[in-house]
Amino acid sequence: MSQRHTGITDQLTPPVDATPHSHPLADCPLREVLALIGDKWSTQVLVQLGAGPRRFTELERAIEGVSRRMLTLSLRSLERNGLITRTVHPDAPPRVEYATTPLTNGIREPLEALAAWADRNRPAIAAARRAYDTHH
Amino acid sequence: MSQRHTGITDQLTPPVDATPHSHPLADCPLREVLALIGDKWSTQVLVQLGAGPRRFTELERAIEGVSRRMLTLSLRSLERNGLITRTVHPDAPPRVEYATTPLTNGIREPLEALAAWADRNRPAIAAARRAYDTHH
DNA sequence: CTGGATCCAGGTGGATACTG
DNA sequence: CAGTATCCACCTGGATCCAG
Repeated sequence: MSQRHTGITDQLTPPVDATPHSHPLADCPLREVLALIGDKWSTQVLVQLGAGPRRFTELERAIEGVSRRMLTLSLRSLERNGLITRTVHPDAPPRVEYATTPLTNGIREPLEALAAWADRNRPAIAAARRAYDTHH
Repeated sequence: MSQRHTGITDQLTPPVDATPHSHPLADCPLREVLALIGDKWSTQVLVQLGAGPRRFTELERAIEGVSRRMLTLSLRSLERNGLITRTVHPDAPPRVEYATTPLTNGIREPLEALAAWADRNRPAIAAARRAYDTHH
């Protein structure tokens, strides 16, 4: 990934321009984060677990539209990356509880900011979409 | 990509637990935001345009691994949702420039926060992954 | 240069059935 | 309850060719 044709292998961040307010976004971390929680269900799981530990079936019921397979895959992925914990209780009817981790707590704030942005700009986005759809 | 015909209109009502406590994290906005920039290339485009306007071919060269088709689709999606502008200059060799919008500026900060989180916790995530892979 | 249109291989995820 | 296994329809995206 290079800028223009300098021929020089530079950083992954784009060239810094003259605009004073422009902070180059490091894109690699962004891709990593999207690899963690960018899929359809992971954020939903995090939202649910943000309100306290949940059992598998509770999550399945709470997250509308998720299949058992996809919920399992999402939970495994989140667990593997340290974003949630999975604890099996040795009960007669099997009981498994999922919960957040310190890692999760750190990511909550950025996600909230993102959600807040979406909330604030919902009208603007809808308007842009209407305008585009009208003209095309 | 966001031109799936289901779009965001297929959104399902959020869980809304019975308790009067409000969730700190509204999930619907999160799904909306992921529908906008959750795919593989949109964030890369935003990163590039964050450093200034870019032409189609410049983006294609700068974003490693993207195909013309996917770049086009991503650009169309971002444009439709008001996150970038597309201006055609009436030059002899066709010249199109993409640029950010006020909407983009608003989302930059949350995205940076997310990237910063990923950067800070890269070791923790890697460790969690190693631990998981070892045990399984 | 900036795309659109088409074809097709490969991946994704729902449905279903089965297990400890 | 909490998954796993399998099958398969569908979607995604790369490759290629074409056009303004």
